[in-house]
Amino acid sequence: MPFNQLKYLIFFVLCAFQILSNYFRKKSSVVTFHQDYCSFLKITDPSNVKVSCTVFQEELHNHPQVFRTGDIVRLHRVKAQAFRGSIIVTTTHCFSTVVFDGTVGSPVVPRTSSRKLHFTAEDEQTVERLRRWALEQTALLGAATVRLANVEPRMYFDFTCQLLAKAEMDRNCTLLKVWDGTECPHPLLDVSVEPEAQQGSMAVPECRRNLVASVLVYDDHVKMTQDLKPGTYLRIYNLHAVLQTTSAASPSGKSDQLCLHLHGGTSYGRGLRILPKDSPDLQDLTESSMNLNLPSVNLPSVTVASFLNCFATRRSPLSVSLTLFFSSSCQETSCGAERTCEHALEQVLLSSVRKSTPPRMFHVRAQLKTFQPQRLYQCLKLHCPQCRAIGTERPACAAVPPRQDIPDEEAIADVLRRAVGTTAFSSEPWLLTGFLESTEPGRDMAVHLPSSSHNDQTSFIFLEGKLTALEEVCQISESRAVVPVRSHDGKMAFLDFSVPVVFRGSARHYGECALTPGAPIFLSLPVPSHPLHLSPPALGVQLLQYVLLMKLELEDGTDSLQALLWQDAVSESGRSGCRTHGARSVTRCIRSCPCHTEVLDRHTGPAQSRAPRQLALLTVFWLPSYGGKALLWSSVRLSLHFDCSLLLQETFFGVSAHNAATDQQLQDRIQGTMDRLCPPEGTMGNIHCHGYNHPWSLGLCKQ
DNA sequence: GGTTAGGGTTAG
Repeated sequence: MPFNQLKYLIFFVLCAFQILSNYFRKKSSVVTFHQDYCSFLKITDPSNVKVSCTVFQEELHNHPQVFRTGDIVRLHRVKAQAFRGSIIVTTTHCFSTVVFDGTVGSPVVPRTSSRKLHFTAEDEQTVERLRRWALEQTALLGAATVRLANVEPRMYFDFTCQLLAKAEMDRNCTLLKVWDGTECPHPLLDVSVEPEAQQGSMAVPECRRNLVASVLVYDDHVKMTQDLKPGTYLRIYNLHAVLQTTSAASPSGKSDQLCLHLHGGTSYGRGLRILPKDSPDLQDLTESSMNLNLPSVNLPSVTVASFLNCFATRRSPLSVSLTLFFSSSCQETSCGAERTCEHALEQVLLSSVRKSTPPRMFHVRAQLKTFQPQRLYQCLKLHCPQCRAIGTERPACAAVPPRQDIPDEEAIADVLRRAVGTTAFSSEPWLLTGFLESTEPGRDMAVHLPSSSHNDQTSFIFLEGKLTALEEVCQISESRAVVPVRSHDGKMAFLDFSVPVVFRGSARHYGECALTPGAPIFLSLPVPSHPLHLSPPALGVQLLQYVLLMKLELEDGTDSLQALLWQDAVSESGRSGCRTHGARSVTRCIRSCPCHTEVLDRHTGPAQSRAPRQLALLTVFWLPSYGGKALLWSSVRLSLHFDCSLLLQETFFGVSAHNAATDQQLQDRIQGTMDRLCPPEGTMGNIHCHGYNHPWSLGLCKQ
């Protein structure tokens, strides 16, 4: 009910939705005289009336879990009353509340402590409607996001960050060490405390000091910090950037450094709140961590941090936690990214893994010693979802010729250049045939439009004859998918399966068909009556999937394992089974795979031996060996493979094989990640056997 | 049956 219809009577607003406005920022909860916590909201709705709302609740978790202006809140059991000439809303007995993110397109996930949540499809539509309405309400935009990278002295701001460590300075002050994945342009004060007073690790490499901010929390907010654990995501409201002059070593003998203060009191909503790990507000933080380019030089005694690409996406239902990990317990100072999961898995040494009886699932922490191949394009393989062969591998039972690996541009161009044939198919029902003159003298080609393509811009065109240069094929494919063909006994056949069967802009689709070796593969022209359903399978060819394949060598001082990273080669059923039922289902997934192969040895090339620099926290499935060599399917997990097998749950650096095949930037990202994980030029420090001091994150449970 | 608080930056 719109608030302008409220009367000066006590009544209950049930299942009413309102949106917070920034006329009043949400104040942090404060303890009242009667020992309830009290919080304040200013709420509005499409009536544009702004109403103050006061919430009294004994338990903090029963207050509205509001994270920012624009959140949508549903209030149960509140009353309206007059105060200083205005209507305000306060809680009554059995008050409860539900809060939703106010962003259009974000999941409608209720935030409530109420055990009984009644939420209908109509309610969800209401949330969506209010989100759309809020788009045009400037009052609901909230404050601009401030990152550590754009903090200026003396400013007050709301800050989203992750807690690395904390220490109690005195009864009325707690020190928090936090980061948000960006570097502050101003020198940050590094508040030091006695080791026994701190929780979490706070040793920060000199070179990374501006990644980590010291936050001093005072007075009434200290209580909120008491149960905080390192790794927790926080939003701190009305944080004050204070410039402090210190006598730190500098050419002038003094320097100004920034320290962040959360002063006492609740003005301007001052306070702090824990953010859930799946909060969409953490997207910037995780993306920033991905983009950190940490130096690997000029740090003779420092293990360089490596921040793997984070696999969390804004809309992912999977919880991903990113933890900056600072270690002070080792001789060298280190930092790295550790991602954690919800699994209460035992972390064990590799030797223990190999002695255990599969199938089991563990956490292990191991060094990356080598990886192969060296170049990303060598990781990209073709996989047949039908026969499940990968790369040039062929099932023993299939009488098909060996497949070439993904050719480079020059090889594709060469095949196209050598293509010859007639320039007309009398037997095919073309809608239209035209001829193009190539920029290369003496070469021209026929362009055929199938009869099914009438008025259908999504259908293929067929190029045939003396094909022109690859660049020109690509140019044509920008507007419509292109299938290069040749004529064979009056029928239309694919050119050669060593080149893509379909060019579609930057995307290229390879294909194959399990027929007699050497036999021409004829195309099936699409049925004219179904032009809109034209797709590559309609051509009568099995399209291949791109997959990423990489071999790693892991060790932790107790044992070593060779591991195969494999991505994008699982059926939907297999994937869901793996995801929901853990190791046993994973085993079933693997057993459903007919591959018995040594694909690694043949297709990944010589290992790149690099100085082991980093350690991986891996979530692994320890599985029985499968035919001596096991390949594990998964589109979302890594697969490890040796005489016994391990399965990691992971994406391949967050990049799909299909996208990697067409996006140079994504390829560079993977390459850059591998270079940072295992720098070729660096020397390593004293990495400890058990690896607890130098984590980087490769594996992650995502269930 | 339903109080409490009820805006407006610390000053460390």
